[in-house]
Amino acid sequence: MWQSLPLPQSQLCLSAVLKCGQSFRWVAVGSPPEYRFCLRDRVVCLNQSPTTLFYRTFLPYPQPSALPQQHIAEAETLVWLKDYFQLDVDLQKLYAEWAARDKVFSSIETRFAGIRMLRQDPFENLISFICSSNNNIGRITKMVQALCKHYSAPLLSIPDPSDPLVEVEYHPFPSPSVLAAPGVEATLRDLGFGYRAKFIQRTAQMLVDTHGSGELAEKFLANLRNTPTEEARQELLKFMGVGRKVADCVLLMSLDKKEVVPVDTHVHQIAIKHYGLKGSLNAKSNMTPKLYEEINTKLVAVWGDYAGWAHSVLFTSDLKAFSAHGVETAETTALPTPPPTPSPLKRKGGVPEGDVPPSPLIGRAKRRRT
DNA sequence: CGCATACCAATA
DNA sequence: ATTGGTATGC
Repeated sequence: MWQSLPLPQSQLCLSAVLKCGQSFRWVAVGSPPEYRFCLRDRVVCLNQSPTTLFYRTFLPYPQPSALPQQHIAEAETLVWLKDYFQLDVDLQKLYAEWAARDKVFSSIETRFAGIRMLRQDPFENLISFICSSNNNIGRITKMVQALCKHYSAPLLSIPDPSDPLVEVEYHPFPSPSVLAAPGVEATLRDLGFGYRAKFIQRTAQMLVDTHGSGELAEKFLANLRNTPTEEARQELLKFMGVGRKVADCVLLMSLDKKEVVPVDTHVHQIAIKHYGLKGSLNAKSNMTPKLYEEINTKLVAVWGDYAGWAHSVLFTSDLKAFSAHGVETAETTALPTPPPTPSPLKRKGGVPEGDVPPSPLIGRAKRRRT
């Protein structure tokens, strides 16, 4: 049944990595939690102890007498796990390097160990992050799972460990050609996707029209792994619903561009608070292309070659789900205030200095209505 | 390029 | 009113 792989939690923390807004398709069942994920041909189940990662595989149409087949499947799953979690990358070593370069990082590293970048399927990653605009993790998760349930047949069902009489069905992520069908937009709207319904259908259609149906569309995306970052980014920006932020998420999370730092409002706030980036006091300070570049450049300079991976640790530490519940630690109050980045040109208005952050990372400056 | 507005739905 | 943005128009 369960297979094991020696792996300290400092190299991989499942509870953080699978719930921090990289993938939206892992489901946690039972307690202690078991994490399940449906691939094209199987369901992979995971849990972990401080020293070991445990995994098991469910195939459709299990042959009761096919133990050799099961053995082969577990070996294949292990290969997939090493690829998906990028286990060849020594995360402890990276943490040590980031901590040496950055005091902000060193102040949180022990509380947020084992946060690494997944190497996701590019198409799933692309569609999932088209859903992410103006949205939150909880709803994105519901949308992605509704999409799978509606557009791909259940591969198999497995009992819920906390209630073994209940069988849970698992659906793979649908293929581009399925989502390219004309009726998809209307259906997704009914499923609550809002304006993103059109983006998904159009992106899938464009992928199929331009690069062919079947495996070809997905091969095109996968091949962007061998394409230089800027060129790959330009390809992604052609898709409807894909702007700079979504493109950068895909580059980082499924196309091996480990240095890319996606800048969303959270990262923007982190950059202002801890890395000396200018923040407009303007209520609706939009993310302009220029500001995006500025933040991106700064963070790459701080964290180096694996900046995108480091960003994920900081980002996760800033998530409410991981920092809430009033967990305060003593040393979190003494973070260095970075020297403000000299702004060569104008500044819009005076930026008052009276802002004292209650806690270094958690909580951003909220505007209060008058 | 910078800025404004619409877009769906849930509310951390 | 706000939210892990993007498309469109000026």
